[in-house]
Amino acid sequence: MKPKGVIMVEQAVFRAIADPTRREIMGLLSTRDMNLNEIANNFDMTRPAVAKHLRVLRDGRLISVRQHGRERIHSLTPETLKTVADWLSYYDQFWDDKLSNLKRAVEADND
Amino acid sequence: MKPKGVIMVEQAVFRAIADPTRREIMGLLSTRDMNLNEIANNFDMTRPAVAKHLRVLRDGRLISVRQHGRERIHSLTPETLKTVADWLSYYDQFWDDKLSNLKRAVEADND
DNA sequence: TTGACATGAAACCTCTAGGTTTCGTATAAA
DNA sequence: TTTATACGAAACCTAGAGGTTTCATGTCAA
Repeated sequence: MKPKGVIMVEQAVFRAIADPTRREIMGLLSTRDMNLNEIANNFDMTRPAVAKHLRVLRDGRLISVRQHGRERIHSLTPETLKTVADWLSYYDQFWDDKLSNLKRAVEADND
Repeated sequence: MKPKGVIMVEQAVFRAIADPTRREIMGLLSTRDMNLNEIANNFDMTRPAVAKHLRVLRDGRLISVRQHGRERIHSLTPETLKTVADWLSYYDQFWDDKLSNLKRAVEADND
């Protein structure tokens, strides 16, 4: 029985990673933390547009923000991607039994 | 240098899995092949609506269809999810070094 | 051959995603 | 204390996503 909150968070993650711009932002933030302007400089769109993408990423818990003076520093919180990995792992059995079995074994070991 | 086709296919996959109804359809088809009516019976929406979702899943190469008389049998092609797994694997390093290293080792072994 | 069934296709509707421009405000710097 | 900077918020626009109803067509079954 999955509680509703879990479902909605899961959906927010899938929604967040669905957009190519947002995945690109994640790639940027995987190298270093950045404020809004730094992120926006990498795209051919206005700053408010990028800010909206960041909002969606935040809703999906894929990034976090800390205030630093007048800047807002964004950093990646990639642990949230485990949600996707968990979903994916169910389908692993269909395309790579060897790997998925091993992966499950390791995960069990980690608990 | 990723060719454009790859990018677009990748985007089609991410788009396909972004919708909860479509992920549920994938879950259904992971148990057995089904025709349109069988799939649609599991949802509180009209058959044409479900047919549209199937179209998106086909665009993302996540399902395939074969004609059988007047029916169209849909089956899951989960190998396509490797696209997502590959994308995810880059972020593995940030949340589980032990597992991701092992995973990479196994994948290299499989090539 | 006639009727029921499985589906595709098209026209339409509504809402939202993704973008823009404009303006206001807090902070830093001169 | 001005002035420039970094940003949020709001109003707006457009295309497309996700749904509906209606109708046409090929196939199976009686």
